[in-house]
Amino acid sequence: MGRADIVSHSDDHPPLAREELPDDTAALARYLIGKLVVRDLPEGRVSGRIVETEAYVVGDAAGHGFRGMTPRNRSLFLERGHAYVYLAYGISFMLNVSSDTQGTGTGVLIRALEPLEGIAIMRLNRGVERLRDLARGPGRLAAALRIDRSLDGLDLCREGPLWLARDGTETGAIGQSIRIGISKDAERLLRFYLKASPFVSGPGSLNR
DNA sequence: TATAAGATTATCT
DNA sequence: GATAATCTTATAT
Repeated sequence: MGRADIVSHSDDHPPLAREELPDDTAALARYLIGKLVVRDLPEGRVSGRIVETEAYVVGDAAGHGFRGMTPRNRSLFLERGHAYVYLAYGISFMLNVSSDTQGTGTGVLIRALEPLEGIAIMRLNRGVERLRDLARGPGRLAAALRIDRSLDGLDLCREGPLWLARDGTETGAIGQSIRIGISKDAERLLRFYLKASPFVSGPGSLNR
């Protein structure tokens, strides 16, 4: 309490400007490593540092936009910096950032966060205690931040219920690998992760 | 209308 | 390491 009640919300984490987001989808996926995802909930603010992403690019058979726009994936075709949220395996919501120009069905999947603010809220949302398990994995981070389809299409370059922001700290070395959990176009090196982070899911993470 | 696949996770051995 | 859970979506019939 105390300080958190005094600090102005709007000045804490100014949103990333759309103009600073790289046009190229793979470049955006790399750029987002070390940035913040901020979620405002009725109980308070939840945020985390992005430590793992995947790019789904033009001509990518693994991408949801590959076969054109559908009712589910239409947000992928928005101008870069918008949320595309979908339900995977009937279980887990996935948070993506739309990329490239309007009309291009590409985006970046946010795969893992290092929890920063609102960790008590994340624990309640997830039903687990272990810090490392709160947001390690795309479905887990969506649950921790209570992200669902109601946020689909949201502009992440504006402060609101969910947005992207800069972090003051330095970003460490970034690793690159094949993507996780796909079968088509599986050989492309479009996964990016913070090498030094124990909050990365899959290969590359520490303390496994 | 039917069917198979899916950008996952939790739980088991 | 293997598998069940769970349900929406896309595609075919």
